[in-house]
Amino acid sequence: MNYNPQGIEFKWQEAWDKNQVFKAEDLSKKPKFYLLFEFPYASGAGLHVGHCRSFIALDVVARKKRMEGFNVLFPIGWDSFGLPTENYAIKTGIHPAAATQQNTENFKKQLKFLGFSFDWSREINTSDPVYYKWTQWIFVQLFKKGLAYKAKIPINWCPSCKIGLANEEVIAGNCERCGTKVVQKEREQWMLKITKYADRLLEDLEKVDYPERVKLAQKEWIGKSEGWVIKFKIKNAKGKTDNEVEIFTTRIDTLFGVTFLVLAPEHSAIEKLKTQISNIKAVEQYIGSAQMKAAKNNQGKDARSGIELRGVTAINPANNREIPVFLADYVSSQYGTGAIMGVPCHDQRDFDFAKQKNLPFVEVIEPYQAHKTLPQKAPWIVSGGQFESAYEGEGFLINSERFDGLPSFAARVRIGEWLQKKIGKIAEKATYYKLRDWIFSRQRYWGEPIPMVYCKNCNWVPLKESDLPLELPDIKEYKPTDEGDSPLAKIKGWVNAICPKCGAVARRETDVMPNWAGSNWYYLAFAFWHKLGTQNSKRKTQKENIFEQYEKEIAYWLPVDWYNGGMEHATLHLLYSRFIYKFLWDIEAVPKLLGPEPYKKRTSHGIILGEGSVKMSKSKGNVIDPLEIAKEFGVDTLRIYQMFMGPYEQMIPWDTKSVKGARRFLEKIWNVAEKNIEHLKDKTALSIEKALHRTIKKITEDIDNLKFNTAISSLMEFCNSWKDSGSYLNKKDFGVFLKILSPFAPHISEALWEKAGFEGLCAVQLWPKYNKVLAQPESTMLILQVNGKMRDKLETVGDISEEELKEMALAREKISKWVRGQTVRRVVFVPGKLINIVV
RNA sequence: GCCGGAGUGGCGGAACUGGCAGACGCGCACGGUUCAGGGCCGUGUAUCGUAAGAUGUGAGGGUUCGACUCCCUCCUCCGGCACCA
Repeated sequence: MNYNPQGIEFKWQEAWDKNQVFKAEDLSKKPKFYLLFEFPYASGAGLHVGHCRSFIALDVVARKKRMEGFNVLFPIGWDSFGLPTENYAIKTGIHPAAATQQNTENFKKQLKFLGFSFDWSREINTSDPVYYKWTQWIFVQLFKKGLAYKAKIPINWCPSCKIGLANEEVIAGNCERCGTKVVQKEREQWMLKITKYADRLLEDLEKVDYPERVKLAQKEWIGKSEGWVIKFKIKNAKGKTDNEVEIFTTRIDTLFGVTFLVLAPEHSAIEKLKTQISNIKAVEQYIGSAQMKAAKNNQGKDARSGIELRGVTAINPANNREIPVFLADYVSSQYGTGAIMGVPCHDQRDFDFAKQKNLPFVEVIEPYQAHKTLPQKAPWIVSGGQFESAYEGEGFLINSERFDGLPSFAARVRIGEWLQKKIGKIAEKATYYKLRDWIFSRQRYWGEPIPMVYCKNCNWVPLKESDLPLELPDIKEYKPTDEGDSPLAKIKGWVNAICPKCGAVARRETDVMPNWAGSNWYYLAFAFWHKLGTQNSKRKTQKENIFEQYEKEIAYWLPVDWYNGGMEHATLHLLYSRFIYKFLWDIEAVPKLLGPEPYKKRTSHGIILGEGSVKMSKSKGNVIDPLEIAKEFGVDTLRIYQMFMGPYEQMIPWDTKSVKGARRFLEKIWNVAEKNIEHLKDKTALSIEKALHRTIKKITEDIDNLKFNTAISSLMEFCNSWKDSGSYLNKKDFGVFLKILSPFAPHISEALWEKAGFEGLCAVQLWPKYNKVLAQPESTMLILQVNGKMRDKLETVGDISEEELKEMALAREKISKWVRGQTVRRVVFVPGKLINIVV
């Protein structure tokens, strides 16, 4: 009988299903293993090969871990709120809920077809009111703890999507989703104080096993810098110094090199100084144009613009020198104090600005290497002409009065302390972050309603927890209003509400949560979701909240042992969900005995490119449908191919021709196995038994290390030698082979398992252990080199002394040929490896 | 610009801790199969050379008996951040 995957695969999927092989067992005494991948957004396009790559990889791990005796939780769910579905609704008039249901069903059908070993009983769906009740509950807790607040802020506005975007969603000034240029717009928004967790999000990265590139991306994004805030007095034309400006610097060691001050165009000091600035008209004009530029998002690095505030000067507290004050758009009002000290010699941005404005330069750091003697007299003003660029490195201080000769790293401490103690409170240590608070409002329809009401008497009031979920109303028109408000704003019955606190007439929030909200806690939901009914959306928990109710399950399953997801979420979902987890841990919704991190280990799969290493996209018409591949070649072939195609974490092009190779491999297995089944009573030949044990070892190790491609190549090698040897595996060894094959190709393994007359399912067998002696390399071949070049090999048997081996090597014809007529200078001997004769 | 990662046959890639470079697969070539094609099976397949042999892991240099692997300089590609003071 020929290998016919279409004829067997469904049968075994049903058998797994019937026997509930993949059901995770709560509170089991077995060691638990929680495997998670980022649950898919159920788009209309259906499953793509990128999904498959990570699902298959984790499915391989899940199947192996189960066989190793772990109680594996490998769940699946749907991230179903979001823009694509809503845009689809706007276009077609189909309700997002209906579209979502259809898409979800399609995904589900596809995943079932591919035979993944999910525990389907815990399936979640973020747009299900039973689920988003708790997403809303979390929001209310954040509000109660002062971590959710409403603020009028300039936001990144996408004019095409008509939506506000978080900083993380703006890519190079463009909307992440549609690519339209993002503009700035003032809006009232719900904000989450993720900045309060900045330090912990940073420090706790030490506690987790993430790829270095992911940790770095998060570190960069949080962007912690420690430095000093220094007050500079502002002197007006009349000589009065009743104003001051605070600047932030990480290089207080360059304080004596300050030759000007720069404020951001939006800086509040301008309002105060208004009457003292002689060129105020020009300054205001500049502020206007700077805002225009900011709105267009085209601040260029090359064109350094700025304007001097005439009539006022600043005084450097270190040396009391008067320096000019500028306004320039290269200084951001959003970071630090919105003002900086200009050190042209030691900061490239200040350097460029000073060159353009013809400002003085003074060198205060001399590179260590260049340092010879201390300069006798410090020339304060030096023309910029002699410098080509700023020196931003470390060195010895010069031109810095009493600090001359100090290394810059030491000066950073000494100058700060000196300012603080000797001159009074004009300097303070300060830490700033690039991370901003998280904009949590979207002026849209298809998201979790924000359960807040605005009351004139009581300000913003959350709904009572017992009134959750606040369900999304059914509407007909999904377009946002022209002012950019949510379509919910058009519904009177929605907007009009009663204050939960005082009962007065109030106004309901019309914004909804961003698409990241549901995924903030879904890894917790999987721990207990099968225990909840999904029918009754008003269902009450016995305990105060669902997390308390299922505390034991959460404590048992969390943290996630292995979390796989895309690189694109390194600073989005992965950071957000760490933040929310920490918050839930702080309020003890998550048991304290768990650590402060939700995910122990994180991996990222490389994306799959189209043939010829171009991006896979609809417009290019090179999208591969994994279902088509599975239907044509079989599910196991798809799995083997996707795992074999290349290193898991690396980007890799699809190659349909190579899929055939995977199919051929399975056919080879089928044919060899069928023949072998007739000889199960034979004795396994030693050489093939050894090969088998080497393969067990290799596969066991490779799966744990994400090296699926080499695991499969070792299976291929084994099959080749099995086939070429013409010998057979006995029944036990044949079973061992099927077991190590089964994580990769579970269907064919089951079919052969049954054919060979084994009891039960292959999927529930114990993972084989290899015999250390048998797993050793075949034979010890000594490599014989002359001058580092391989000339011959020597097969060794038993114990032979070093001297004897050297003699034997020199006696070989192929070696003596190269040594003859020359003096042997040295013989290098590496036991078990090689002999190198140097002549 | 800064920070990561990577450069190996026609292609995807393999190589433990410095010790046989190119495993495994694709493709290709030739041969076989009562063989139209396809499929399947066998053999071969880094480059130059009839061969002996020489050369060869982005380029150049270094350390070493020995370098894809370690060190220095440079180039290219990919990813992240990007006026963050």
